[in-house]
Amino acid sequence: MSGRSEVQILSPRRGSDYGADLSPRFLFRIGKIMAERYPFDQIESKWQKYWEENKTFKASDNLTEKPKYYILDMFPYPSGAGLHVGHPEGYTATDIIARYKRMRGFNVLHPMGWDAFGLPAEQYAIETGTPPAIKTAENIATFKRQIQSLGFSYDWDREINTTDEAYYKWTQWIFLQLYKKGLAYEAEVAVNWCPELGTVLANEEVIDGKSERGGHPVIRKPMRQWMLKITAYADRLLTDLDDLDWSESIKDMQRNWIGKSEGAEVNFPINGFDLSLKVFTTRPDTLFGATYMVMAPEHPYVQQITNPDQLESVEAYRVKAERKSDLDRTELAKEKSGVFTGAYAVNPVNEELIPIWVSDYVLMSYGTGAIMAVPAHDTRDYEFAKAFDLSIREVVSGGDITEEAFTQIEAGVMVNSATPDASFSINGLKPSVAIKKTGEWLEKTGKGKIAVNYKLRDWLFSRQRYWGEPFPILRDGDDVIPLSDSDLPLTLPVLDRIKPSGTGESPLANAKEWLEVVDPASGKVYKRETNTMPQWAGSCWYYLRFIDPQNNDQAWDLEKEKYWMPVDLYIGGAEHAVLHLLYARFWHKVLFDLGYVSTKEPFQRLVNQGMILGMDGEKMSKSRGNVINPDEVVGQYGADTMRLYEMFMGPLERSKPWNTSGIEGVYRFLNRLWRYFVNDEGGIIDLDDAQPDTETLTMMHASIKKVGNDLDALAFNTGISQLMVFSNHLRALNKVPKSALETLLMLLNPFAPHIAEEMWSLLGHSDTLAYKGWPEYDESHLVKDTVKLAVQVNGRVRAQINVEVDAAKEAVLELAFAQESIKQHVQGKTIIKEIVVPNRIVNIVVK
RNA sequence: GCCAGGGUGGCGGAAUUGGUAGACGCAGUGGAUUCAAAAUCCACCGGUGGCAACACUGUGGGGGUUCGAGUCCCCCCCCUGGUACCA
Repeated sequence: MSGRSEVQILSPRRGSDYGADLSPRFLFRIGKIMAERYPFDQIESKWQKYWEENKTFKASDNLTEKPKYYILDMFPYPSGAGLHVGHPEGYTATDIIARYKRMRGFNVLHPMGWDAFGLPAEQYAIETGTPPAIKTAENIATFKRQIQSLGFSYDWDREINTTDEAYYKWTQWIFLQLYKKGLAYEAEVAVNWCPELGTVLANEEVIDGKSERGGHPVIRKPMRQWMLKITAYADRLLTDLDDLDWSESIKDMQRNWIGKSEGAEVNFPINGFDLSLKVFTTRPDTLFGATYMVMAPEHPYVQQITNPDQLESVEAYRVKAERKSDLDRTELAKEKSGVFTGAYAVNPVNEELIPIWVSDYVLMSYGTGAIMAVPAHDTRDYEFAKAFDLSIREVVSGGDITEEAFTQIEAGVMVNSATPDASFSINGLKPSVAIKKTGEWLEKTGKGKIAVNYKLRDWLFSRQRYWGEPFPILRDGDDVIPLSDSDLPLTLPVLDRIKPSGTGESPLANAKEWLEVVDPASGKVYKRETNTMPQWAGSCWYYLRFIDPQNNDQAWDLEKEKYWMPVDLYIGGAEHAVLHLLYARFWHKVLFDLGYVSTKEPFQRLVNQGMILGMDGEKMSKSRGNVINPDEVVGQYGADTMRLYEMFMGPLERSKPWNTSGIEGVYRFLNRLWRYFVNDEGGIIDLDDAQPDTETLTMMHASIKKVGNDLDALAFNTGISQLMVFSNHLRALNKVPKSALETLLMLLNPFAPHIAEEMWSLLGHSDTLAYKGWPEYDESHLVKDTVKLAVQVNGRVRAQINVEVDAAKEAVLELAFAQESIKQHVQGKTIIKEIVVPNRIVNIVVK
């Protein structure tokens, strides 16, 4: 970069607002403006090129030299819309920490990649004929260009892409591990079938009975699906949360999702059949209050036990329930529906015969698919009993069951709860105690047992799509034959045209040659799976591939894994708080059990960045027209300003609105810095080589301390504020000490690395700031000689005094009472108390 | 309904965790500079009263603890995110 004069010719402003006016007057104006703006575009491209050419940010594979720090972003799905200002928020935060940790002497792993399988590219292919691979590559190129324009310090040699064969080879390999461990199985599942999209959707992709994408209607249809047995890990996924450094709210979301509840399983013999209806309840204490039972419409016993004269109405109800989409279920949720089977069950505690009903308020997918109904102490049962005039019996006193169900566990006392022979009674107990006692009794008598249930369901792991990882299996009729490792990867066939099969199978059903595999020895024909894996698959383990991205022999090297794992800091959007993080944790635990990874959890510290809202305070969306384009911001203000502003807006984890004049503020800060310290010849102004004055020294060391502490706490906004305070202080000096300016640049470097590097080099340094040691602060410079104390009278500040640090109470009070304003407020009053908090405050209480 | 987080100037947000509320920035006002505007620089900037020193008041609302509360306790209101017939 040459001198300032050249800088003035090349305007950083894209001059569109000036039109074609080239009058002398206009040129004069341009000249003035340019003199006032620092040449960020030249500086930024210069340093980005420098970092790239020197591979400045390459993570070292020397696994012993330095302590490691693994800092990870949630890698993006490269959509056609390009980067959104929300993306760089998290990326900037991680980049600042990555740069900070490098300066702190860590070997930093900070990689980026692409979660590139997914429905949009496939839909685009169906609409336009463009192969998903082509469209995906284009999108990635755009994302990469945009991300690189912000000067992030990724180690690009480790870039990965989930749609690369070399990558998904190992995704398939992990699937085989799961399969071999018995954690992958096939099942006929009533799934969310969307005729419009020609695919089955996961629950999380269905919103109010419509597809999340496109809003098409969704109905339920049974299909053969791959499932992963995540429920086998439910308990570990729950308990291992405790040791993680994640926000409580995210941990709670996961806990709720796993939904562990403790209670009992109870068997109710069915009258006249050699069957018993098993139910799960969290309130075994209320067994004596069970006045009827309910089975889910899909319950296997329904047809068997239904009385012949009820058969017609039960069957009609069952069919109706089956057809109901989720939307219908929600809509009808307000009113309970159901039908009597004509059959009765025997309540094991009192031998009473109670009617068995069928209703869709009981779900087949939770517990046993049947419940004992205790209308007096369960709101749902209460509503149902009221609707169908079933009896309601109080077994916990303390509420008014003529009004509503009484559901409290700590209040209330058990009543009407003893077996006819009086051998078992819980009368008089608190429900919480009765729950335990009943559980023990059920175990002892064999009428039931203590049990635990989870809300978490097994993971529906197949999609009827082309653009996903093919399953590495062959099919021989109903038999499943896994491919051997040497047959991996099983690559996607290249299709001339991707179109729905129409049968509900994926477009792969159209690829006849790919689909059928002939065994050359026997001539036997096997078929491939037409389902592909969901998008979650690739993102479940990408953090492991970053450790060893080019390895062709194994998914990752075990030694490297031991060194780099766990991820020390993982930052991403809260939308992945549950599913992605739960699925990835599940795979990680499986890999841990198999000995492929050394930690039981993958992500030690997790932070969710808040959303960046539009200027109107609303969520950014095309329809609202409030979307901010990062390219425009970078073009107009530069990457350093963009980075700084995104961090200055407010705490990382909170949602906050974008504000264009706010960005002007940080832009002015960088401009002032440049303008003040860089002279007209493009060099640094004359600096003072002498030791800074006391005040400057204090400011300098206080800044080192505060910025460092704030970075450790991810409190970027207050760190930047301190940089502004420090720089304002330096600008007010007659002569700026060189050491102070150097310190400022080092502190600024993680936040605004381009301008920091440029000014650092203008100071005559030939090294990069990237590995410059982070400055150390000296506590002795932070200790002041005197301190300003507020003097309060009755809690109101009436004066301020300067005293020596740790001054004696007597001396402080003497000075305080000497103040005119204090005398005034104390005069003629009785002093009740004199409080002196050393170096903090004085409070005189009078009456 | 349930779970979690949050309500501080005109705006984004600070506040050493009980010790001078409003750091830093934006917007605004006044001044310098300019033929003029923009940019830049300086000053002011919660509200009410006062020429002023200053006084009163003020962190969603109401109570409480304390010499002292944005911060701790109790009750209530509002906003955001998650979840929803999970027995």
